[in-house]
Amino acid sequence: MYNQKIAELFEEIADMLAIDPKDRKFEVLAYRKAAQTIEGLQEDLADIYKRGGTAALQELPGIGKSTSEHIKEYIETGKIPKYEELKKKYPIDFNTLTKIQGVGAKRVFKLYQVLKIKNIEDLKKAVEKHKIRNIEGFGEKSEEEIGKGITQFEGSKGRMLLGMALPEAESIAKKLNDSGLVDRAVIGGSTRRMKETVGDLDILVTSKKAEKVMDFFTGLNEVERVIVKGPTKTTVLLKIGLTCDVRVLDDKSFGAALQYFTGNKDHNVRLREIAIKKGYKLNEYGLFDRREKSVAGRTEEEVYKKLGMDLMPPEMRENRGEIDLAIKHALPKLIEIGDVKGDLHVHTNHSDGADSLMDMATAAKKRGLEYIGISDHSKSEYIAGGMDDKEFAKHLDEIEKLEGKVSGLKVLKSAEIDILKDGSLDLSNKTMDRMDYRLASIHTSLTMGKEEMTKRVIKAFETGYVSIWAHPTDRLIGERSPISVDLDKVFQSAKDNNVVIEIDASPERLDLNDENIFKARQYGLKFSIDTDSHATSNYQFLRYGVGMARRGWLTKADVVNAMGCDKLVKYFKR
DNA sequence: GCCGTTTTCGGCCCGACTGTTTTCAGTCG
Repeated sequence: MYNQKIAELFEEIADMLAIDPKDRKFEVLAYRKAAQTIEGLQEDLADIYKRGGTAALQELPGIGKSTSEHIKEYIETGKIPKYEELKKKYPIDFNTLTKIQGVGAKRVFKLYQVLKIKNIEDLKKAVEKHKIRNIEGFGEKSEEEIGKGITQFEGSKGRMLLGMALPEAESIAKKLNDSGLVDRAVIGGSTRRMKETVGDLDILVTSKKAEKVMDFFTGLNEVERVIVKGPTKTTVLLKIGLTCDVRVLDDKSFGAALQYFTGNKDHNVRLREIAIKKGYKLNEYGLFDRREKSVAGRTEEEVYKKLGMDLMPPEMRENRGEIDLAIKHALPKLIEIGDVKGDLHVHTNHSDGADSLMDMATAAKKRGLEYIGISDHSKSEYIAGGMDDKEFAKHLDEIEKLEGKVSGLKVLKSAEIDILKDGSLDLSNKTMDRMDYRLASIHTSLTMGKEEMTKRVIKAFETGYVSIWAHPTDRLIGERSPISVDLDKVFQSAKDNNVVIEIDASPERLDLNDENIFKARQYGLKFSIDTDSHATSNYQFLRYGVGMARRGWLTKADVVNAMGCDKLVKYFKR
């Protein structure tokens, strides 16, 4: 996978060009944009290049003649001459140094010019020896801030799982709401878009007591230290390692600000361009006409409406085509958490779950579910207490005995069956025949080559016993890469064999992810949003799975566990 | 360097905060 490396190289080219005294800021911008596109890409650049050459690369947004040529150079030779040329002039570790809060390309260069600082180690020493403060344009404060920035950088693990970030944001927003100082405090940013990982938290507040709100916020016990503090914008570093922004706004700007701090960058840029074409100016304070008169801003809906669009859910605001649909009034009606009637991936202490069958059933009922499917592990997962055919016979008996014990809740018989290395399934047909439906997933030989892995999965589908492909790519966010598999071929096979694709809602998986849901949807596949619960408390993960489904534009009709239980059981019998 | 239902040339989103400044550049989102 070249993507990450090439994105870094482009980012560094941008940094080096930014130093140039000649005004090349748009060239810089272009390289940053290209880097951003590549970073967000699911498909390997090498695959795209192999498929369609530089022409295919140029179809990517922000990738043009030069940048596609650079990608080609890197794939074929491992080097980009333009980068090497610049690097000779500036032998500095821009990528790391610019990650330090308050340090950008120009300051990096200044530090190099004056003190020959090339990397974070050099910078650390210079801070300790108080050498930074004497540089023109820096001072004591900057030196101190850079020192703190280094500590923060070394301690940070980058982006955080949504499953950790969202509860933290909710807790802070609640404290603000309960403070008596604000009219309202709401969460914005990538957290509101339900992105799988979050880089920082954004909280928007309307209040007439801005200064007091900021004092209250910076005094919260979640706060490690204050980074910037002003009357309308304050940024702190939280103890959990994320930064958190609070913006205080006037009520008449609230919608515009919420819009601004929710859409991703591309979505917002596109919106502003549309505003300009219509003779408006859009910023976080509102939509303004040529005489600077506000024409919208109180609600998000009125901002979008004035721009000729329907209001779209936050999860869609990624500039992936939603703006065109909103203009055509053709936005899909996305699935909501209340639409999900059952959970088809639930473990108990019969394999590696923490809680009993009865506890899992009772807790599900309490959460308002109409049914659950018990899907404990098969024998190959011996570490996870996986059961063999004999043990499954007993286990399935016990599930049957549960019938009617928890009123209003159906408990379905299933299993999470290993797809073995050769593509066969880990239980006998006789055992599987007793089940209402079957999950299949891969837990071993995860590093198998793409071709072999693709065959393995398709062979499993062709047994006719796979109802749901569980946590399809087996990734663990930030820890384990997805398996290498040809998703186009596998999705086609899933379609041919009536296999439902799972969206595993556990925060470290979120698998399939949004982009692959997009792809799978194009094959007309159905999805199942499951929590993969290993304890009663895990049912709460459902909202992350629904978030992912919404980011993939799924509607109620795309999701099998939005069906009632009887209909679902019939669906799987087909 | 990229891009095009105003354009293949001439634009390119916009504002807050900070520190080191005598009016603003750098950084960030």
